[in-house]
Amino acid sequence: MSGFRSPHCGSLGASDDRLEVDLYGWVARRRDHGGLIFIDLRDRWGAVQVVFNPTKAPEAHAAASELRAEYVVRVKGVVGRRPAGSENPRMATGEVEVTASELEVINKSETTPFPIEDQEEPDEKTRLEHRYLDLRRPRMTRMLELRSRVNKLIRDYMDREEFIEVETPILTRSSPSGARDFLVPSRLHPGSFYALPQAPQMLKQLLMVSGVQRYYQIARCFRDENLRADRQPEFTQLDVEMSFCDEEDVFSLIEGLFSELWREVLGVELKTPFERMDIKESLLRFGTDKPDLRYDLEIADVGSVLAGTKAQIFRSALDAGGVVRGMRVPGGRDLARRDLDELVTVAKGAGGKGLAWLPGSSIDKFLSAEELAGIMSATGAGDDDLVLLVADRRRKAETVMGLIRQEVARRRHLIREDEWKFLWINPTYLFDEDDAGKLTYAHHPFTRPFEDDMSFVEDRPYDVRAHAYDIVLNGYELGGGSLRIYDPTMQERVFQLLGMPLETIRDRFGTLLRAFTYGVPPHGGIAPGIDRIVMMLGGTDNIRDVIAFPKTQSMSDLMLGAPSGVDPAQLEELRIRVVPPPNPST
RNA sequence: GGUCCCGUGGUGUAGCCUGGCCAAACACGCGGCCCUGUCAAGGCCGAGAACGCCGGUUCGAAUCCGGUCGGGACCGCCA
Repeated sequence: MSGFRSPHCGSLGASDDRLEVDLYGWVARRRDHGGLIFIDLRDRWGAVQVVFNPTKAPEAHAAASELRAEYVVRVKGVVGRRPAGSENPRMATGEVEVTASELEVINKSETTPFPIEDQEEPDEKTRLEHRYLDLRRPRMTRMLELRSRVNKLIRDYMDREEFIEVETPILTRSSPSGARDFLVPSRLHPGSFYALPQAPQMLKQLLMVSGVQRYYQIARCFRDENLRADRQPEFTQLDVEMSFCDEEDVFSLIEGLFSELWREVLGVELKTPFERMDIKESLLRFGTDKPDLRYDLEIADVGSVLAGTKAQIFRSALDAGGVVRGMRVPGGRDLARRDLDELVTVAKGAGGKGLAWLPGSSIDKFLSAEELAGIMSATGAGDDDLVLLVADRRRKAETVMGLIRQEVARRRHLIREDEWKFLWINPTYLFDEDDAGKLTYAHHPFTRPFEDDMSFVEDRPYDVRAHAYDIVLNGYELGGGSLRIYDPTMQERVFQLLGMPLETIRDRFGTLLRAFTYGVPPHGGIAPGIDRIVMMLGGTDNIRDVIAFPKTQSMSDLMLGAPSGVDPAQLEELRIRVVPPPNPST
């Protein structure tokens, strides 16, 4: 077998005229004319037409009539320009064809469970069950290549910027970020467990104490949380941490990286620096912390206009401390009742109570002329425009409006599909409210607050800004990070504000805090998600398309059948006993 | 934990709302035969699904109802 060094089917062209070749690949298609037989021979690089001529090579021709789709074959022959008029401009190799002299069937193939082609996609279940065949489809092969290329571009770039790649353990310890851990039982320490890293957060900070100064890693991360179209339980981050840096250093590093990726992969020049926006502004105007700025719809607060309103839905929301938000739909007066009903369904699907609109829904008769005018002016609505309104608790109203904004843009084709709207969400805020209404950290407890803002932390803790940032592109959060606290006094202050017991602090963050007593440099970092970057570059809206062997929404691997039961002896050795679920299904 | 969509031959769809004309249609694929310039090759012939599963309503269910399993989108969750 010498196929490894033989020319690639997909890379042949006019310059290979009269080249004798020894080709290896899969039969993509067979066109049998009784006399001539054509096959398209495919390898990773593409496909080329092979001709079997009964008069020139009778044996090969006879063998070729037995060929079927996806047979693995070796073809010896000569590359030649196609006869005038029979070139195929739709094929990359369409100027040439290979006239076969010998054919060897290396392996036959059963009829595949779905066609190996890009035109029609079988459903997700079938694709995942036979992922090895799904990846054979040119589109998926391109995704694998793209991802590999992105990884290389990243490594080259980070190397040029004098970062070093350091690998951190996969068997590690539960970390301070908020997701559920995947646990791995320890055989040598029965009853103890390793956790798979949610991110190498603490380790990369420790590497700063080690004096690495510029660290990166293409790091696999694990989070046992529910899946989404852009979320898998295991995913890959470009984990970055650097010493003696400020935000601008992080921003320009990442802007440089994205510029390089977009230039090299897509030939697109990005405008830098990227736009920046305060998180609160983003939530108000766009209803999300990862706004898609490729369309201009904006949300407005109309609460003040309705402060004295008698309209029940608004009255009760405002009285309960909630908000009323409105959005103008340009030219939206032409929306059919059916469209509006569907928007209401979207709102309810997001957990909202509903959706009102002006003019038209029954609420306008409960609004005064001043209120109506006020809403129109607050949302900037004109005579042809419709205004959509949501009244709810602030966070819920934002979510609902954010989704409505997305849906309206999609339905009315307002999205400028060719744009790349990068955005830094910065600054953000140090604290957040937990379910019980108590102060909690918005990022993690090492996030550095704005020094000056600490003067009013007692009175208005939620207004304390943090040196934290997210990088957003076209409605996707590509990554986030922060500058970290390096001053022990500041760190103590934050822990104290969070009301964390000393015991908890020592248990969860002890290693880092001890390390910090030995001379810690100011440092900060960021972690862009590589899966999502590849999604963007690959033009797909699904993370499964950029992961070779992804899991389903219920976290199964349909190909391998994972997760699965294990041999009782294994459990025995690990000293684990499985307790049946409280409500056994029978 | 919740809401919504989907599940029909190997694949993709139609049929389902408005039950009987559906042991189910179309295209691709598959098998056979014919065909020397096609490239989604073409022509002719043929095989292949009781409609995810269980139960109910009904004289009658792919079609209606309930449950269940599986896939997907979203909210919560997760940066």
